[in-house]
Amino acid sequence: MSDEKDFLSAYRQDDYPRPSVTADIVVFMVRAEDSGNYRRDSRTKLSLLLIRRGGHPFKDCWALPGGFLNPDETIEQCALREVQEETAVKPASLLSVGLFSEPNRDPRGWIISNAFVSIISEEKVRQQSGDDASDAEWFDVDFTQEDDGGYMLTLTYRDVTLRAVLTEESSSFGRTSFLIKDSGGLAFDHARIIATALTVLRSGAKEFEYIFDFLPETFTLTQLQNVQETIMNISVLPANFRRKIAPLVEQTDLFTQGAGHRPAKLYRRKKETK
Amino acid sequence: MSDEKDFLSAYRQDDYPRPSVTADIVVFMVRAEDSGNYRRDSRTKLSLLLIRRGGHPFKDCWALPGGFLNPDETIEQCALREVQEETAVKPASLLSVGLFSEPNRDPRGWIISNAFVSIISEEKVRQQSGDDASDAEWFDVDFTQEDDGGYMLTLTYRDVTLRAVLTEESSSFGRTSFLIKDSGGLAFDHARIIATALTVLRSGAKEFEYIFDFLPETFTLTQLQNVQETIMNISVLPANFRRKIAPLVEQTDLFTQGAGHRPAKLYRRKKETK
DNA sequence: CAAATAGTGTCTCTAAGACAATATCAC
DNA sequence: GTGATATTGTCTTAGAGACACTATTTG
Repeated sequence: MSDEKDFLSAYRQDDYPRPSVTADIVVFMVRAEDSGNYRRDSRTKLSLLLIRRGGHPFKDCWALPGGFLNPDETIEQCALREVQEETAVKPASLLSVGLFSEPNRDPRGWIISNAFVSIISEEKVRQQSGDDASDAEWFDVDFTQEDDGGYMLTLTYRDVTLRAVLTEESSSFGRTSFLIKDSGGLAFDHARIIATALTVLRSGAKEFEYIFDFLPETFTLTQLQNVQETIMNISVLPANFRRKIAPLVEQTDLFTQGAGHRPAKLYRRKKETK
Repeated sequence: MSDEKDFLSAYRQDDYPRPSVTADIVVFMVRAEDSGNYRRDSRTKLSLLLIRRGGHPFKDCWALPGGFLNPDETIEQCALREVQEETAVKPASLLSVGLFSEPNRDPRGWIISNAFVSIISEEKVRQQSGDDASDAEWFDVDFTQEDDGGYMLTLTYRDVTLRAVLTEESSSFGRTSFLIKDSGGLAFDHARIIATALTVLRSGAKEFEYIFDFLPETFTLTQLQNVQETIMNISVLPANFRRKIAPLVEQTDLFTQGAGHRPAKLYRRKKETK
């Protein structure tokens, strides 16, 4: 059909207005925090990566890592590229949260953003730390529902505390969407993106999706349980957790050592059997 | 900060290449098909809306309804607008499937599309039918996994049959993504979008999400069960279905009439109790 | 031994699936 | 009554949650 060729060569994209498109990524990590005590296990905290903006707009505010989509890549490749530029680590998983397209979400103009959740293990981050003197920092995450039904998102890094207030806008199948009442100093609509990303992460962690991605190749069941409890802000009995997770993991011959108490068997994730 | 104002007024979006952005919508409906027999209930089929393309590219192929995002609307508003333009019906629900951004998915150039699932009740469609002589038609859907692990998507409207072949690319938390092996005559990457949309719909229907949206305000439990069975391509025992759905519905005083058998009580969806 | 975590056994209760039985209409 | 669908009852089994108990290391 040269008919079609004619059409395509005559086609001009400029006839329609076009937005800039970005990917913003909520990079999660579960960190172990030394709890002082001489042989007690360390507590774990959920944290996410924020970057201090050096330029306008929202200069000096904290924002999610992200960047513009290039014509030769998919939005997933773009997100992956941006994470790696920022952390030098390839994330274990990347899942879409949704497209944020409020017309006025960015003061620079018409810029829409597809948000992603990305998961990195602390192990990999440690291997890389030190080689960038950038303004990227890991903030501890606390996200809880208030008595009045609103939500409070608190992000903490050393003496910096960002506290955003949100309300639930709609909820559908593991994804809740939020409205910002107070951005707490976060740039753009990033408080909203983070809140939505957290609901996605939590609803996945419930059925053990993603929780393996926070840990190294081999891990103890207690570590795995800690990850789930940390993400979901719950606590379950070890016996029950072990029973539920059993079909998804397999033993190795290795044990932990020198922890001041009984060694734990190391497990690895079992390949899906279908 | 006039500093920031200066920056913003100097900012030029044209410095970065920008894609056109569209919303494509997979509009689902569950249709009752008269099965001839004098007092046997009609069978139900899942169907979706396709539009015959009048212009290039993919002239005369069938495609999903959709259109370009305007600067003054969100992508959800855009999707809603496009559905209404095509069907004159306001869909009961609209949920995002994801952003499809393969660089060469559209021969016209760099055009990325956020896909949505939208659900319409047959009742509302019937109220509207006739007033558009457009090229929009409802195709019956059959989507099954083959023995070789591949997937077959068959869309049927009268004597038109579109048969696409796909393979599973990745799967994560209720969303499976596909690769097209044979588009079956569907335009663009729409076979892929439809397949992904079906996995989203099915994973939601499992826990009774969305199934109410296919029916009128009041309905019988058998109708509701038919919707779920039709979508998921399964069958469950009525007693068990009723027990599971009971907390989500409430009775009305009404009954069906003149069906040639025992009347069924009409129910309505119960408001969420939290 | 004490402190701490690792790991197992089992009781109870609830929910899911299977199946049987009864109810009520149009004709 | 017959044929069809509507609706309820209950048996069995699988899984979730709670709890008590045993095991193994370091200091």
